[in-house]
Amino acid sequence: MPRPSHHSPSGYRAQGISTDELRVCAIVGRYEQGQPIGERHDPTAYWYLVVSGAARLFAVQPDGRRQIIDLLLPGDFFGLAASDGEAFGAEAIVAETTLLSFRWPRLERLADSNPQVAHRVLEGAFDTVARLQRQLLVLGRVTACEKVGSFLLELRERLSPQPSGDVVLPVSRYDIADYLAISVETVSRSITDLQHRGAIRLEGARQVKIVDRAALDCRTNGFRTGS
Amino acid sequence: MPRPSHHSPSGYRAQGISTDELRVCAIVGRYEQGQPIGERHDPTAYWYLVVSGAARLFAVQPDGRRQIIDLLLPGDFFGLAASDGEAFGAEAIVAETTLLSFRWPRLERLADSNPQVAHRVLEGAFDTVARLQRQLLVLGRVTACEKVGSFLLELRERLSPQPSGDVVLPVSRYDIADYLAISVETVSRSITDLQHRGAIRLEGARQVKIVDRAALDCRTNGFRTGS
DNA sequence: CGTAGTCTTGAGTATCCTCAACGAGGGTGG
DNA sequence: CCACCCTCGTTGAGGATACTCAAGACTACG
Repeated sequence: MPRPSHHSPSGYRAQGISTDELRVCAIVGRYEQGQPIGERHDPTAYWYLVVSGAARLFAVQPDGRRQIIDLLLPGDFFGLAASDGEAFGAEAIVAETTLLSFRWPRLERLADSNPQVAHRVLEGAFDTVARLQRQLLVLGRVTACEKVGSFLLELRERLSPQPSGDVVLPVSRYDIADYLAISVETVSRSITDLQHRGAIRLEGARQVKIVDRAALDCRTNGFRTGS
Repeated sequence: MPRPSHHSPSGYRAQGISTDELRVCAIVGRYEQGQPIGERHDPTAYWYLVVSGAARLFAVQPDGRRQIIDLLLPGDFFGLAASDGEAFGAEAIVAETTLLSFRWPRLERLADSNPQVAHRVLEGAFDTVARLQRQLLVLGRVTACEKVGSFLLELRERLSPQPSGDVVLPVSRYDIADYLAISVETVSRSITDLQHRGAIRLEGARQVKIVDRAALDCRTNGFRTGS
């Protein structure tokens, strides 16, 4: 009855939590930048855990627009859900991305006999829910600046256990755009705006220093450039 | 505020899905329209299953804006995650909403000893993930009309096993607005637009007849009123 | 019948998208 | 070694969509 189909779990906060039990049925995979993840015939057959690097889970709309559903970072679990008629896919974002793969039937059997494993799997699913809920909150923000600001804060928290001021973006502007459902140009402009306001400082296109955390959470101030 | 009336579980089932095993530790609760769900002191202590009616899971931003994270319909599991510093809450939307409540420690123990229960819980979590992912896709749509159209289609599929043309909205325009991250006025205008296009027909403010399914998926046509 | 909440419509403004162009960096091949 | 190509990132101008403010119907309910 509990079918593994129609879902796409993943996880969070694997750091420090033992995955020893899981390793019994894990397969290590390494991926190049842009390399697709998953079997084409049966996307739901596997479950994945990001070990290092980053990956994107995306859907391609009939009109050709790509939308990023989930950004997978080390510690995150995920699977490929064949939701509806949507075409789901996953790709590595950075070079040398390492993933653990679990064949779902085996993992399920292991979970049935080992509560430790079952807890870990369920925790992974719950973490995915929390991640998606936070992303929904980000997409619900009013202005593009708020979205980008929230994205940077979220990324900082997920990338480093004890958040520092520096964030290295593992993704391109295009990925950010598809993740936040805004255009690339708007992403670029928002970053420029945030910089002019003194909220962040660019130390390279992919390296951001967070100067004023409150200004990033620009729910408080509803202003724009001010040039 | 009236408290939900609790009594011991009687013969409730969720949408044809067997919850027999779960009933052992279930508490039935009935809620009035607008009545809050969950303990205020420890929001994460319980897990809920919607039996009948509808509920909304929402977050209130510092600026006072309310955002609906998840729309809970019969068959949906949910919990109140205290994500970050966000204030999460849940409320019944329609009168006579019935929920099953599970005390989490008990449910966890039950799942450890009973794989059936464990599978059911995991399935509930996966369904939540799938639901949130679909919602992310909806929020990623470009125009407000597309969002409203997708919302109507989604609602139809979730409300009736075999989708008919008629959808009875359990939510107000304000709820739709907070769910789709657009303003109430835009929701109203979009519905009017869809009606003028012949995609839907209003048979009352809360009753919609879906006439042209393809037109609702208006990713294809990017036009507006044309008045 | 009045009040409150819901739903709709209008007018004006602001944000964001599209189209376009330009600069920077990294491979590749002559 | 340099030219070339490609992707990425940024900025500008113009137009379209959605928001805000405002007001008017409709419904439910006491």
